[in-house]
Formats: sequence, C-alpha cells, structure tokens
Amino acid sequence: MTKSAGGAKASQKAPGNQPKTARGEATRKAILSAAERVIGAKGYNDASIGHITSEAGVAQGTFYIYFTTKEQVFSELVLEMGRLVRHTIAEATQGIEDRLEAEKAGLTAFLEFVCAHPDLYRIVQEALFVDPQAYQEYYQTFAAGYRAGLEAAQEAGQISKGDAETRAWALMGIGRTLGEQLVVFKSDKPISEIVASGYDLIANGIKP
Amino acid sequence: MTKSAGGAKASQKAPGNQPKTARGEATRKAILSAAERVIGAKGYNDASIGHITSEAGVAQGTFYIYFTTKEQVFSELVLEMGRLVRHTIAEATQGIEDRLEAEKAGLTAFLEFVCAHPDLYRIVQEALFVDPQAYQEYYQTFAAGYRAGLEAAQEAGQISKGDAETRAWALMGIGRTLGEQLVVFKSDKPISEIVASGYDLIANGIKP
DNA sequence: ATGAAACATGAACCAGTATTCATGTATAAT
DNA sequence: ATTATACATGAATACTGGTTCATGTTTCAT
Repeated sequence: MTKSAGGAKASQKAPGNQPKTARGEATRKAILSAAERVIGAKGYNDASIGHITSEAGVAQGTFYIYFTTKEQVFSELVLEMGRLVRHTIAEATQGIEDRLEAEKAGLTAFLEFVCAHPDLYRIVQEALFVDPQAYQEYYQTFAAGYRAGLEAAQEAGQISKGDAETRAWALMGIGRTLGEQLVVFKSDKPISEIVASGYDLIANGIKP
Repeated sequence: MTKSAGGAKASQKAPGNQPKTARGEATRKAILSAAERVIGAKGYNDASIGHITSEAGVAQGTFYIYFTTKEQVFSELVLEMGRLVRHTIAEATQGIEDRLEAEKAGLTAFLEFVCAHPDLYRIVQEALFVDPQAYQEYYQTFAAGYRAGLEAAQEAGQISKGDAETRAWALMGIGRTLGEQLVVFKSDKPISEIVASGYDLIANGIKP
C-alpha cells in the first residue's frame, strides 16, 4: 500500500487515462467490469490487481493504462453504483403522481436492482473505509433527492407533515436493510412480499 | 495476508490464549481497546499490528501472546459490539410495558450508544468483508430478538398485525441509518429530535 | 529463596502485491 | 508503405506488514 497520509482520499473527478479508441474503450470496460466482480466477491484488499486483470483477460500492466491506482477503480465503481441506483429508481417512479405509490414502486425497483447487482451493493459498504468521500457523496446525494421528494409531497398533502430530512434517512435505511437481507443474508422471501410489508410500515406505521 | 482459502473465516469461539494473571488480563484488555480505537479510525487494513501495539504501549510480539491472528481481534470486537448493543437496549427498555414506548426508548438508547462508541459502529460495517460470519451473527441475532419482541406485542394487541420478520429488519434499518447519520455524517441534530421524528414514522407512517 | 510458568521484547523473516518500465504489437492517418 | 500514436505485455522493482522466534524479565507456588 502507498502512503495515504490520513488525509482526503481519491474520489472527486479522477479521469485516469481515458481511452481514445474503440479498442481501448472495450478494454477499459472489461477491466472495470472485472473489478466489480472481483472486488465485490473478495473485498477491496483481497482483490489484487492480478486477480482483476486476469479476470478481465489482460496483462497486469494494462491496468495502469486506464487507471492510475487501485483506489481509483474502486471510486469509479462507487460513483457508477450511485448513478445507476438513482437512475433506476427515477425511471421506476417516473410519472407516478401519488407519493405513496411512488414509494412502493421505488422500493420495488431498489430491491430488484440490488438483486441484479449484489457486487455493487457490497462495494458501497466498503467505501466507508476505502473511499469515505465517495461513500458520503453516495448517501448524501441520495438523501438530498429523497428529502426533496418528501417535501414536495408534503406540500401537495400526499403525505403527513414531518421532518423530511430525518424521514429521508430513515426510509433509506429501510430500503438498505431490506436489500441487505436479500443479497447478503440470502433471504428467499419474494420481493413482492417484502415490499408489501415494508410499504405498509412506511405508510401506516405499527400503531394498532 | 495469509491464505484464507475463500472458505469460512474466523469468528465462532476463538479463545486465542486467555491470560492467566491479572497482569496478562490487563495487557490483553489494553490491546483490545487499542485495537478498537485504531481499527475504528483507520479501518482494518490500514491498522497494522504495529499501530495497535504501540497505541497499547506494548511490543509487537506481545500481540501474539493473546491473539492468534489480526483477524481474531477483529472478530472479538464485533462480538463485543453485539453483546454491548443488545445489553444496552435491553437495559433501556427493561420494564417498559407498552411496545411503542419501548421502541422509542430503544431507539434513543441505540443512538446514544453509537455516539459513545463510534469506532465499534464502523467496525461492524467492515465485518461484512473481514469476518462475514461475525457480521451475520450480529444482525441475525439482533433481528431474531427484535422479531420476537414484535410478535409478542402483536399478540398483546399493542401494535398492528404485520410480518414481524420484515418489520424487524426494516426497523433495524431505521436505527442503523439514523445512527450513521450521527456518527459518520456528523449531523448536529439533537438525538431527542431525531428520535421524535423517527418514532413518529415508526408509529404512524407517512400516510396523511 | 528458587525454579517453573507466565509474560514481554523487538529484530528478523518472508510472502504478497501495487506500481513501474523497457519492450513489443496493432491501428489510423498520410 | 511508413510512421506516429495508442494499446498491450509481463517481468522486475520496491516496500509493506503479518507472523515467528530466540532471548530476557516478572510473577507465583512451594
């Protein structure tokens, strides 16, 4: 490992060396995708550059044509995960007027997404240690959007009044943990059932 | 790093070498406590045995008198965290008849706990990669207890009917993410306010 | 007191691995 | 064809850090 003198890690915009050809583009993608699988499976530290490149079917040195550092691929993956999740949920809730319905659709979309991308899901968790800044960005961006949506829904009288900030985090937490139950703890419960129970909690709480 | 051939990691009962003297007891505790601080601050991989022992004020070799491996201290910390959290919450909800009140008290106790032990909190997250089994045990034990409590409350008619399993996970998720907001994202919001909003969500949901 | 067991030390060992580099090969423009 | 540029290679480098070990020192039972 290199220094990393306690201070700020990577993240931000770290272009690495962008490819300038279709061939390069393909290789870069292959490495990125291999990194997702290998890091997702073994974790950041046990995933060596050698593992990643061999999984990608390229030589070890090729890695450094497109990425400046091991940490950088990782950051890129976290960033990608963030974009993908937000995009997926936005897509799924597109055009749904009622916030409660949107909440249900969003939860469903999220759970389906994490089932389809279990590796990315685990990677985000590890970011807390490998690239704290990316981790923060991931959750804060998500929370900000969530909060805005809740506030709008409050104005429209679609949901009750309440602290949108805290609610946003709490609701994120619900999705996150239910997703984890699926992917990490390998629950066999069908998504529709989980969503039904989760939605009921979100909408009505547990008061009798 | 040593092999760890993909298979099951440490966890379970890994006594290491238990000390047989008051002196040894003290040293072992010192190392464990130093490990908590150092690993919590730097993460598992950046926390070297050298860092830990020097923080504990002992020589590097001393570490291996009480622990067989770096992974083992880590597991021990996760286990300890589990016991502490469960104990703290049980204590705080002791004797509270109404489940909704207990829910509020439990959430408060949990948030106060994570504020007091931010290192342990981060350590659990990293366990997903360093010691998956300890991670699973942590959450599954917690969830099992939570679920039992919810089921009992349902029988007693203190809360509405619903899938206790999923509810348990969802409610854990709320606490977890709100705790993270405090410790990781350093929110300055007072715990009482967070609890108030969180509790309202848990009890009543967001339906208008 | 005294020997055995427990505890402590820190230098050395050693394996793993991120990164670099000198040397090729494919590709596109001229 | 020819050449400049992008891409690819894999062996060599350089360094980190977990673990071991031979050698003390303290503690305790007798």
